Amino acid sequence: MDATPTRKELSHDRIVDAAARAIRRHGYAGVGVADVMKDAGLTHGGFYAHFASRDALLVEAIERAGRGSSSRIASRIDALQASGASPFRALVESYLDDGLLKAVEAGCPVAALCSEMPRQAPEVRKASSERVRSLVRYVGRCLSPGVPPEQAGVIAATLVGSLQIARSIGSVARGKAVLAAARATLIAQYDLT
Amino acid sequence: MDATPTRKELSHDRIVDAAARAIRRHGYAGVGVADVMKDAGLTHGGFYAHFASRDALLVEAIERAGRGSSSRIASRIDALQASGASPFRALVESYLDDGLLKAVEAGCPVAALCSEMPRQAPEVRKASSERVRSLVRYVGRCLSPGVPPEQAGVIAATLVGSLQIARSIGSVARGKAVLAAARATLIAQYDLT
DNA sequence: TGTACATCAGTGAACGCGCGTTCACTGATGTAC
DNA sequence: TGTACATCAGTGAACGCGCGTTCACTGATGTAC
Repeated sequence: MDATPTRKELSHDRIVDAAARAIRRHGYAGVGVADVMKDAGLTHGGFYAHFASRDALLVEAIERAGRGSSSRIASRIDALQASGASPFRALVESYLDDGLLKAVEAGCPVAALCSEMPRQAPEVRKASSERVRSLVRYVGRCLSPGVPPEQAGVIAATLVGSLQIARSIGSVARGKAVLAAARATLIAQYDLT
Repeated sequence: MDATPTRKELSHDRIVDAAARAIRRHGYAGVGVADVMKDAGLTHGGFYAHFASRDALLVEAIERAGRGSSSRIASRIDALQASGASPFRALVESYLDDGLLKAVEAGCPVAALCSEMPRQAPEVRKASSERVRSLVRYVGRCLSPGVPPEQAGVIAATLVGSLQIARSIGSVARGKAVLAAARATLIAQYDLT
């Protein structure tokens, strides 16, 4: 919000960015204070001038990752809508993009972290569950007219589960097949345009 | 297979059982050698007479958890079928049972672990991806006649994602609502009986 | 049936490493006058 | 404009704890004769 961020604010931002990537690629436990600081071009000793604890960093990282993924999808939706696709179809195609099979750190943090969420410290769990609700709301706003809003949860679950299973099924070929089937099914069932 | 298991085999079994519970409740990283041995009524020093490494235990734990969850669902399917439900409906109702919101250690290991799988050591990842494929095959065998077999992956993803989101959404009430909506949607879409 | 001995299963102390956290210190930036 | 000083942001060494792993040892079980 400040016109000119201070040097400290710039550092803080780089740290959170590095953590938002690490938390998706390596999980909650894979966010190491020293590694993240190094990624941000700093040494680990300065960490506690920026955050009260490692958990406090995780909270900011989840929020940052969520916003990053949302805006990535939003801009993709804008682009696809320009070429005539419905918002719902655009959501499905960008959420389940083949590229996200590997680029976990660019994808949705809910897909990257959901099975670990219930095991986190209270403040981290709280920030995580807020991300889950935010995803469901987002899906709800993309539904085609005529689709009942209560379906947003199941559709979000299908998106999250498909991406996770595609990443875990053991080969890229099988993963792409899972994603393709999920995209086709979701669009056939819910894209009423 | 042996008629009379040795004392060591009995211990081994208790250790794997404890680990199969711990891995679902606390995640891969939450399986501690000392804790698991204590749960099995032993001390940690004896661990390496049973397993080459902690990862070797994880491999056995995942397999045990998968078989445990499958047979739990299978017996539930038998029971529900006796009262006239289709296999698919029985699968959905037992996989997304409200009780599994809390009883993570009794549920499907894929739902409990999927987002962490790609981050594990090779042997653990391999055992995990085998569990994912096993789940998809299992779902495939439960499909109602007329449902295309390629849908098994998306349906498995919806089951996994729904359970995960229900557990992570921040309150039991919201979780139950997610499960109820998922059950209703899946049955409406795929239970063609 | 009894004795001597080997093997087996488990014990508990100790080691080593990674990692979150703390802290005394340094160099740069900004402010007072 | 220049000098003195305070504050700020970051450095790097060190601490402490948890945890996987190792190992010398013990008590129980099984076998030979």
